[in-house]
Amino acid sequence: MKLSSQAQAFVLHFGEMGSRWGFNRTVGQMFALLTIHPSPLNAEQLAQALKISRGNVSMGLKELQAWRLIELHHQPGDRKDYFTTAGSIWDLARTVFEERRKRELDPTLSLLRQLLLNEPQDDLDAQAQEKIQEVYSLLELLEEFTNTLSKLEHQDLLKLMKLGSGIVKLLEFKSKMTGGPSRSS
Amino acid sequence: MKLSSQAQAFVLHFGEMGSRWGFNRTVGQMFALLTIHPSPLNAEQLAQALKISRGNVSMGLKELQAWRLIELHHQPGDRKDYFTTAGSIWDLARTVFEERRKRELDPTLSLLRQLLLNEPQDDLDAQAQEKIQEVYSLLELLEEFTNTLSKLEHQDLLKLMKLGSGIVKLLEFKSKMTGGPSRSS
DNA sequence: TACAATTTTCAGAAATTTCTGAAACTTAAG
DNA sequence: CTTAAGTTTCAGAAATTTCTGAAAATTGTA
Repeated sequence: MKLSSQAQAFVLHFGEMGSRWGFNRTVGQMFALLTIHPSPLNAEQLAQALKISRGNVSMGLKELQAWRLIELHHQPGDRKDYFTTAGSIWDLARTVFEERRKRELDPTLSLLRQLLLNEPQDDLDAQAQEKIQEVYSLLELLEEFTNTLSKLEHQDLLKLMKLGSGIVKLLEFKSKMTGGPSRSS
Repeated sequence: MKLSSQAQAFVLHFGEMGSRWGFNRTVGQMFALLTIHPSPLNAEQLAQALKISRGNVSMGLKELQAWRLIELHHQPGDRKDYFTTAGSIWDLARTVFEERRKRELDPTLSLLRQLLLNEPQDDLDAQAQEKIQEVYSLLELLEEFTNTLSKLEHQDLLKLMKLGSGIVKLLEFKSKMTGGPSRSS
């Protein structure tokens, strides 16, 4: 399990970024290593390659499974658990995206929904309520939009992402077709 | 500076979520409070309302300014600095989105670009290089797409987000118009 | 210039998160 | 059933992040 200097750099960087993406350094490194390594790896190999404890690897694998980013394999005649990343790079990106939505958006939507049930007691309260409503509307729309995106076929998603400023043209066309009012701006 | 229980809950929740959104608890709370409070607040008021030290407030304000999420105001005859959030809820969301792209995507793109300059030394290296290229292509596309989105007019963005599964129809139409091959799948 | 109000800085304290490694647990095979 | 290979757990240690508060720096006013 010696890593090329390329792989080394890749793994270390994903460790650094890990915390910005929602997991800790070693989980980031484990994920990167499983991504860049051509064959399944077992816990011992991960621990050795990343120079971390066996226990830490176990916890990291559990976390990556909770993220649905890795899957378990077995080699004939070997009792060890081997792991690979779950699907293509695109599949993985989609999964990270969905899991992050779940962790970063859903709890807030849920709380704001709760808050909006309360009747405002006074004027100040009513003003706050209004702001809460605004935030809620935006986040709800974002939730629906990201949900739509993550349900798109790979092909369609690709097309959409490649549109660039062509998006505006397409939207304008849509307005015309459905008879919506044109915007002057 | 007494907070209604609504505001209280809102602020505390944003504190909890803060770490998932890229800032720490008190920064999250400060941002929430400035969002929900109808008038500008000074450092003393923030410290008092959130029960945190004056020094912590100063650091938090610096951070929120680095995120371009707040702006400074002055009240006539008062030397204190007063702060409000910078723009509408939509403006703020857009800013958070852009800053996060900058922090979560750009450094990785930059590293991967670097790695792709190296010539693979052996076969294993070449395989790794291929994976790096795949990740790079995806992230680059994502960067361009999010960049497109964040440049859209509010109106257009709203339209796009409200399309839902209508997006597929629009993409199909686009294919037809530009003569691209139709997909069977 | 002197002064007082205000903000910023930053060393160390406190809180939180991550990691280790030994013990407990699980499981497949004889 | 027993054993050994392998995995998970978790209490405490280590590392990291956040926070405090006093001192230093800045700024507006007279």
